[in-house]
Amino acid sequence: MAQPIRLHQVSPLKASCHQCSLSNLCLPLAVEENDLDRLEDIVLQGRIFNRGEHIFDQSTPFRSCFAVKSGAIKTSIISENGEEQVTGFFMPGELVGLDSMGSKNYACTARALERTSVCEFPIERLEELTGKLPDLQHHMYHLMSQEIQGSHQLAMLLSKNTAEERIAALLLSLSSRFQRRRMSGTNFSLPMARNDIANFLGLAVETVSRVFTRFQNQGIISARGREVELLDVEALQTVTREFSRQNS
Amino acid sequence: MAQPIRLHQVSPLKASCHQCSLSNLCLPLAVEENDLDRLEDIVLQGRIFNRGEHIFDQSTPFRSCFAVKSGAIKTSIISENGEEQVTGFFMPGELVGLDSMGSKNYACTARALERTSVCEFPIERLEELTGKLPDLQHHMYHLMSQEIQGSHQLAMLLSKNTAEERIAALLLSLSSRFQRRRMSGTNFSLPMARNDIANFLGLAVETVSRVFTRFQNQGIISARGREVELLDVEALQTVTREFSRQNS
DNA sequence: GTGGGGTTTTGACATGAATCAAAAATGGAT
DNA sequence: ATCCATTTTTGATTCATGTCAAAACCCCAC
Repeated sequence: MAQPIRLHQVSPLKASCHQCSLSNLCLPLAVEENDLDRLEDIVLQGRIFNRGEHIFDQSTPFRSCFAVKSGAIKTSIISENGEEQVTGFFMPGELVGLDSMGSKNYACTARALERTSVCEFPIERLEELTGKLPDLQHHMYHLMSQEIQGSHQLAMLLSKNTAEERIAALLLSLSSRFQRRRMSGTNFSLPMARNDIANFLGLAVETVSRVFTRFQNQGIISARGREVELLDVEALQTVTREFSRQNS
Repeated sequence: MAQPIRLHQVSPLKASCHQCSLSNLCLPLAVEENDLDRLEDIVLQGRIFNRGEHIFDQSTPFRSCFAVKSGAIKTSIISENGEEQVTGFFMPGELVGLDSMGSKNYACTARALERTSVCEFPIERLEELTGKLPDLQHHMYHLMSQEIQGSHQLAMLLSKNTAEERIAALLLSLSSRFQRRRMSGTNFSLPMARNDIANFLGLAVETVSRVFTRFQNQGIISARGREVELLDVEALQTVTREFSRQNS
């Protein structure tokens, strides 16, 4: 096989947020056209991780935040007693590592759920930059508060909702996140295993599986392995609100 | 009765972080002596709320973060369906409102659990200041990430631990927070009702009550109403780790 | 002190989801 | 294509905690 000719000869590490299709989701979202160069100056682009590889590990020195370019990442924390809790799933355009900001070490471990490419933002340079760009700082605050809110929502889901409601909520969340990227919100493949879903939602794997089949029997979704189709989004939304009706 | 003479004639709104006994816990912690004035310039001090009064309400315009000076605050979110979830308890020296940073509206409602005084940090001025003081910015990132982590810990507690483990964890958390303020870590009065504990920990009130009596019968704690004494801290710590032993 | 609303406790019972067990399906590696 | 490990599904049983009901207690206003 002949040596391929590189059509675009670019420095492998030179970022190009300008051209990135995710610039309307990722950090560039908050940066003015003029200042985008400064963001590009600090970002390390193009690192790739295979399924299962660690982007970073809990309790190792916190160096960078990572934006997902393609693929998907899951984060989890391990308590002293060795129990693992999946704390989040991150899709393209989303920023991983915010829970470690201002800390010496990473607060969680991040693993690639599939072949995943990321952009790396070294934290020192990022903090420096947010000090200079008020809009970027504001956006960082926003992203972090969003993560707090998301986590509170999760707590609510875990403490007040049934297995069906939790899974419906997760499916809807994934759906809307696919849609943000102009992908189908009704036809997608789950980046994570049932096990991860179960852990994240505080359920047993068996329960997750059972709910999936139940939803399928009711014609709400169609699932074969990780391939999922939402046949009746309204019904899913109803499930998540079911709880309220009964108690109002 | 004679009109009292004011020994210290101070402007009621002029802050004095310099003299505040909580300056080693609160935001001043991150600010150099020289810059402390700048923090004092933006803080509004001395607002007082009675038990049950709202410091701010979910979905109203986000204006300020609040530091608890004395008393205690609980935050909660109300989902579309009307369910309430207590998302946190805040003790003196702790900062309330971080989950709304960068947002237009408050993400939660904050209520005083008892007579409570707070310092108010108007958000615009705070953001401006964190842009100028890298250490303060860093500290804000730190506080926010701590809140994310705390929320993840809560999620873990809710999804993996029994009622006893959750309550033991809460008691220990409160204990260490009292200790940080140089107060007894074994003898304190709970600022919140059983109901709030139950809601926060995703349990029924009855369950909370039962666990309290169980702990009492085992001689681990002694409780009369909100007055609590931790008789056997080690036992409590053991309870929180119990779970692991069985599964390791 | 007395009364009354809201907490807190206690008891009896029901149930959703965990657990245990095992079969079926999937997907890499060779 | 085949095999093996892992993941997913299905079934039977158990258990912790929720729910319902009611008594006991507490605090605060009058």
